[in-house]
Amino acid sequence: MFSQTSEYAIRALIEIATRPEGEHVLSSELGESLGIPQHYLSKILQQLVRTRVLKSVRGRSGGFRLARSAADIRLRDIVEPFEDLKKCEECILGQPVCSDAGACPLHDFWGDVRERYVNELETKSLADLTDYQLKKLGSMNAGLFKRVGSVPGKESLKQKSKRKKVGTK
Amino acid sequence: MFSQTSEYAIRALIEIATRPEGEHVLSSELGESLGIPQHYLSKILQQLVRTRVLKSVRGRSGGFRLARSAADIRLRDIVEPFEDLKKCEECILGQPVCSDAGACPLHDFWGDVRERYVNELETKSLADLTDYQLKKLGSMNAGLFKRVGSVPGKESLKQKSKRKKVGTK
DNA sequence: TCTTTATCGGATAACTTTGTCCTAATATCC
DNA sequence: GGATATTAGGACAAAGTTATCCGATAAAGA
Repeated sequence: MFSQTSEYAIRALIEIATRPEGEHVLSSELGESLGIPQHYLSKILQQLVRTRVLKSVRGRSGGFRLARSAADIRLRDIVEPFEDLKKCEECILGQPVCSDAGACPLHDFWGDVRERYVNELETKSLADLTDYQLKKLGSMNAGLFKRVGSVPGKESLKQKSKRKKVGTK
Repeated sequence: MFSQTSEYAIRALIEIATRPEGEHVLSSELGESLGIPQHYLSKILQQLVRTRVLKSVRGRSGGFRLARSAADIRLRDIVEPFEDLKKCEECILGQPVCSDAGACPLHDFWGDVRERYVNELETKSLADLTDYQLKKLGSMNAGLFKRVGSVPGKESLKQKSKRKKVGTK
């Protein structure tokens, strides 16, 4: 539902939003503590600066911070640069026309799921995400997103690919 | 939600299921009429033969046909070889643990969507899909999936990539 | 048996996504 | 001004998905 890139973006923004307001967070520190490839994360954050979700300061004691209050950043703002949201408005079976006149067999199902998805993107703010996180965090020992054992994402992707192959065995 | 490959598989099976029972359909004909790359479709159908959804007959007057009644083929059977369904059970934000104890901020949302998705895969049969299709087809002039203008998929993918780039430009 | 017609399946290419590396630009501290 | 720390951004590499090509295999019909 979210690309890897969007997932990184959301997790990084949650982390930034939980820091004291105005503090600049280093991309390297974020990558390290969240287990996200540092240079890749850096690209993602740069993109979010371009879309005015983050502000950055170069040089010593620089870093990233929110461009506006977390309550004013919607999930959609975070994800939009990395997802093709227009595509999800299209027919899930790729029909050129999929309206009431000639709906595909999955029209109703997909319409419902899409509605929830879009609604979640539009209504949920970054503040909602961090509130939820902080509330749950009370009884936990530490940050939920901190990596526990090995860096995730590398082996899991490889395993996945075994079963999805079509061309080669 | 579905990969391109799964989408092709579903559309091809719907088409096969609407043919007279027992008739063998050529992969080349399917690809042509549905606007799906022929050789790629052929791989997909071969895979579905391996998972016992289709049967194939080689040689003259050969082709593909359903291995069992359309009512006995569930959407899940069609899609499973091409989707990593286990992955959708995991946390949408990639948390190692995302249960009641320590749920991620999107836990409820994702759980709900996932439930609908899995339910649709489990309950909907190929027969349900074709019934729906045939019912709607009454007032339409021809097959819904027949390609209208140009072959879809090629330009649309390129356009998409413009906005999703993170690394370059 | 020979030819024709299809599937089977490996090799490979194109494109996308994800990840790495290196240099430039810029800000701070001395 | 110079050293240092950090973002900006291009080039490139690796992995995954989608698509193409071609020869092998198998079945049917002459």
